[in-house]
Amino acid sequence: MFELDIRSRQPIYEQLVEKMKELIIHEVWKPNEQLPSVRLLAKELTINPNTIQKAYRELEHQGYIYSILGKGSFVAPQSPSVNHEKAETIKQQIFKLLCEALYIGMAKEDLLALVEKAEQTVKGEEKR
Amino acid sequence: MFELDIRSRQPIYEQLVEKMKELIIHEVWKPNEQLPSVRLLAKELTINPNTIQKAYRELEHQGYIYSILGKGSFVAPQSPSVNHEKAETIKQQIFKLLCEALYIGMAKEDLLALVEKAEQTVKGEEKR
DNA sequence: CCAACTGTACTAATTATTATAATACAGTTA
DNA sequence: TAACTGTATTATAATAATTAGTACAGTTGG
Repeated sequence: MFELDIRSRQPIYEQLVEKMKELIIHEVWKPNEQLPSVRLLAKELTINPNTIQKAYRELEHQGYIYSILGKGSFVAPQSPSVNHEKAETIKQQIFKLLCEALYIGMAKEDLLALVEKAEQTVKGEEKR
Repeated sequence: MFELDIRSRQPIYEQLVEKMKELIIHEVWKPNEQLPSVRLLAKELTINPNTIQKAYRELEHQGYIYSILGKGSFVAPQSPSVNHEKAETIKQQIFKLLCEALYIGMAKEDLLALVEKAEQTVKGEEKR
């Protein structure tokens, strides 16, 4: 289900958070869909349950999933509320990367095209 | 000269690499300008010289600076050659962040504007 | 020529973080 | 009630970041 690089310098739980965010953002995992349990996923990936839980805790903190004691963890039905602070952080990260891309010679048109491509693959906010 | 967050989970040398890349990309540090020496900068920032050198080594590896034994370290006169692999990596990083930005509700227009803004603040490739 | 600067390299010790392991407790459900 | 869920805690091992100290090599101005 996931391709994890154990020997990567990036922590396993961070890799998990990133991959799961992608699945949710691109609606491979639908709203309110149940996620694999901590223990089951740990067994499948042959890593420690604590590592999975750490990823789930982070995803819940960021508003991508919600957990109910005894029932399970589920995809949050709505996108995380537009935290202004969070939005500003992402904006800065994107800007930094855009500058770097332009500096090493990427074409502005290619970057504009990236925005278009992203918009087509991301679930929009139907209601808001 | 730099604001470093010692207690950040992000390693000091990575923070240094990022900040210096910004200075170079936005031409605050001009081509062939000499960088502060490893030992001097270490004293100013009250961190270990080895940490500075690690950052310089990484910057040289990425093509942003060059070092000459006995003379010093200098800003590379040309942007790093457009490594295709490197460009692809950055593209993926940008795409991932763009998707996340759209998902949490940022407007497509704001993201397009970011590209324009970046283009205006980055030194273009005059000769190539 | 030489003192004082530059980059570079190496080893050792310390600290922080990551990941594992082993439990334990609480809530849900068939 | 058994078997599943999330959650929490403690201890341990492994890895990475950082500091510290030392050393060597090349450059340069006096």
